[in-house]
Amino acid sequence: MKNKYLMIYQQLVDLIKTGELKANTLLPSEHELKDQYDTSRETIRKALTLLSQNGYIQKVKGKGSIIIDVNKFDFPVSGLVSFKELAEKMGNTPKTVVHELTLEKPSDFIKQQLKLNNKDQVWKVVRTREMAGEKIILDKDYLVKKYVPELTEEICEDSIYNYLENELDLSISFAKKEIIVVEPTEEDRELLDLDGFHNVVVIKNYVHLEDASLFQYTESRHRPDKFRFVDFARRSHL
Amino acid sequence: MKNKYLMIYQQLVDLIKTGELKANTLLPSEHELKDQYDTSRETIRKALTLLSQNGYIQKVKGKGSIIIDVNKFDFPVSGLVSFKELAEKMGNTPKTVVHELTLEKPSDFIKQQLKLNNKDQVWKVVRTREMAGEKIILDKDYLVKKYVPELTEEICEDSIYNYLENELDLSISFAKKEIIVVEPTEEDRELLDLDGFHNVVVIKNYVHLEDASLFQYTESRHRPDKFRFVDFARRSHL
DNA sequence: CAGTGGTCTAGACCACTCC
DNA sequence: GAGTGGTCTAGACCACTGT
Repeated sequence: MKNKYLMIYQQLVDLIKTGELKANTLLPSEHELKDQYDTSRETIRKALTLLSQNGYIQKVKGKGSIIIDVNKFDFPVSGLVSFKELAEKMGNTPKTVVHELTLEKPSDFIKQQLKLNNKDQVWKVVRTREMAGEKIILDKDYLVKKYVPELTEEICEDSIYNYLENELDLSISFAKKEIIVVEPTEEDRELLDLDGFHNVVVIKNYVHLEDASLFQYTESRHRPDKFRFVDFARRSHL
Repeated sequence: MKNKYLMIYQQLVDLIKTGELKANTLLPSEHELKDQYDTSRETIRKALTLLSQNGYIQKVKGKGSIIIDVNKFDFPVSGLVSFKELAEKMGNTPKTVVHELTLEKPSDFIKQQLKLNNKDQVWKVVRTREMAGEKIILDKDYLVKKYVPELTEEICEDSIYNYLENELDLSISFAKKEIIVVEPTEEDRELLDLDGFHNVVVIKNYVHLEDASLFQYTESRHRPDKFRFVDFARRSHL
């Protein structure tokens, strides 16, 4: 981490999280911060913009930057969070079972979702996620082979996301998420502990790389009582 | 709209939407744009950052800004969208029925949600939203009276959001959204056309003002088959 | 009024991609 | 090597908040 504004951002996050900068007080002004960190005001402003976008402060014109009570945020804010990170953050021991791991010709549906040629092959991964002894989540991942040449059961039991970012150095850039509620399929009933529930929550994820190409489609199917999604929206100033 | 970067942003959005700037091609470079718009590069970059954050382009270092196929985005992207805007965008004629509009002492639950004193009063508004003849959404709004002194049935039938922003000049700054799935309550069964569905999707909304104070809590309860939520997440550079 | 954040400028150097 | 976006600087003026 060599970027000055990212370092300043991270230092301020730490100060807020530890409570050295108290909630509901004001951050030092941008002019003060620029002197403290010996940098330009625009660089400070980049750090503060990040803090604001991630829910740590609220900037008020003519007044200052109010520090927000960050301990209210009991759940990941937004962005791309993997099951493993998520479960660990909540203090649970996650268990992942791989039910299927195959390289195949994509179905028409997947071909359309991933905008593939006729000769593209895809990895299909089907996993269930267990928390507190119950199979809560059914994850179906489709990854384009030309981007991910190799995939093993070990990787899938750990975190595909980790493998892509750290091993393959594929940098995920943006994802479109869609949430809907549907009737359970036969597969859902078979692989999940549905426990009498009549619906499953489906999160469809379209994951893009840095060059804007689409390379992964994921369906995460949750038992409705164990599903929770939190999102922040803010009027953005730059 | 006097901000230069917002004007440039808006002009580029229009060019992309009308197809004058074609999807999967590159935007002119930042240096070219700075000359075209007779401005500085940082100002161009602010406009492009907005385009990127709103899903219109994908910036690639060393290459350029790729224009994304925007017609794929058939739903509002994120942020604070009112029911009225939403319904109109989808070409439906929305119908709103106000079931309750009272000024009352808040229940303990609401008092806690809105962090109120004992003497604060709140408006409670209960409305159903109808599309294509079916009552699909049950909206329960709680607004703190000290911010919203007056509220009428006409306002509630139109758009509370409009009234707050345009008439009262209350500027909404950020909102935290939480989505969960629950069993229908008696009230849900009574006021919605549940049509045999066993769950409702609850969107809880905590709305803050510019000065970071919390002034509105909303529960929007949807029939599961008519619920759809779309979200973009992106690695943000500034 | 002084102090704050919001916008804008005209440079500079770097890391990256493509040829 | 030429061109791209990413970062950074040291100023400037404005609109807004508080007193």
